[in-house]
Amino acid sequence: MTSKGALTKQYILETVAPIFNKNGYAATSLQDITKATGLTKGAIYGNFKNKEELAVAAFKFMIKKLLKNIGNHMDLSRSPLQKLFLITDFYRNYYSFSKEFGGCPVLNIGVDANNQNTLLLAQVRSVIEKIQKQLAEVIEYGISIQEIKSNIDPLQYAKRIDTMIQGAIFMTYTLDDEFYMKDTMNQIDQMIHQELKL
Amino acid sequence: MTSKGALTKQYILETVAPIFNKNGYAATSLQDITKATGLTKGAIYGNFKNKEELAVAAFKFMIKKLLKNIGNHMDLSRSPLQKLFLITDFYRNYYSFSKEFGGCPVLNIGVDANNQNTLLLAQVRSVIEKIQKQLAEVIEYGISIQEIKSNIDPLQYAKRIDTMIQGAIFMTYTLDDEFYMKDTMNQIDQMIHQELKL
DNA sequence: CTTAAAATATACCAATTGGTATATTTTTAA
DNA sequence: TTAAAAATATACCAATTGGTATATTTTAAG
Repeated sequence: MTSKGALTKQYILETVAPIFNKNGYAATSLQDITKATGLTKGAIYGNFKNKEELAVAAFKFMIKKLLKNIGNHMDLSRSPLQKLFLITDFYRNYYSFSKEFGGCPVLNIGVDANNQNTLLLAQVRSVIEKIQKQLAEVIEYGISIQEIKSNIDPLQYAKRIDTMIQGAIFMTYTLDDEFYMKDTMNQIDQMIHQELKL
Repeated sequence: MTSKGALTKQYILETVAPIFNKNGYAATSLQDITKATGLTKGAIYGNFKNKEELAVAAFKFMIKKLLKNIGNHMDLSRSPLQKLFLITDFYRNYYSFSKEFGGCPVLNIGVDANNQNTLLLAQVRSVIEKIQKQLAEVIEYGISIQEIKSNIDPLQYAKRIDTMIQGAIFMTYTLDDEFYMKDTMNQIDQMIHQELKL
């Protein structure tokens, strides 16, 4: 059975995660947190050691949700090539999807934590590397079943796609213009067709 | 003759700009500013209305320097096609170049200001649009002198290149790995050769 | 229903926040 | 050299910061 503590812990995370994501670590005060949750400092500090631990947990909470959604979407096909198209398909709706938790946590926390918070930065780095590794494995498998050209470097290509996606996210959010998201996904699709497809 | 006030104003900006750029607006305190400059609050507030105005001025200071350097580099050739290659050439060294003022101000302040500071966000947007417009003009001129294919949309292509560059900057800084910067610039060069060059 | 434990609230702390009024120093032009 | 103006320093303000010790309430098992 789920204890009361575990439930409030979850409630705090889903309430607080968008605030950290939107405002950044330093600009999120304990007052913001207590106001949003309707709880007092006592309840917050009873569930989390300090502000930093809460921020890390909030980031992990968002990433878990994000990766789960991407994963589910990629499971719509078993073909590596189709899985790649499903990724761009997922990101075509990423603007509205990620708005639920206040933007892209990888971009926001990544930039926010750099030069500021070692723990959070380490989390972001680990997530990026995990995503790229999984993407590279899809490409690798595509090569092995002769769906994808054998002359390309899976990890390099994974990094390229990831880099383009992050660029599109930054532009889309900063300029509040989904063109960047849509156009970049078209561009990646074109790359897959012309450079990857065997 | 340059007055004393103008000199300290300049001194404050060049001292404070990297701090705002690295830490973000909220995480930069007046104490950080007075400590770094060796000046007191009186001097700071004598030269700038408030923290926000100082942050905006610091951003403009960095952008001026950045645009001047890109511009100078692009002036190395009159050919539009060569100018595009000079842009990727410039960004190949952007990691070490931008470290002087604590990272890429467009990326850092863009993400930091979103949901936080309307004035700063407006500045970032205006800079991005300015850069894209100039880039589009280069392509446009390239088409007019038949150096670049006429079937491509100059502004769309300018946005694509800019998006890729920003993605590379984010990755390079977040992972502290210049691979992304170098590889993305190679990728853009390849695009110019295959899709733009007539 | 009782009671120990878990969860939450209250009240407080020193330190720091952005900002300002005023005093002092430095610069500049006559 | 002097005096007005410009620049900077000092001393202060109320509000807010993250965090904690303790009191109170709520939960859950016997």
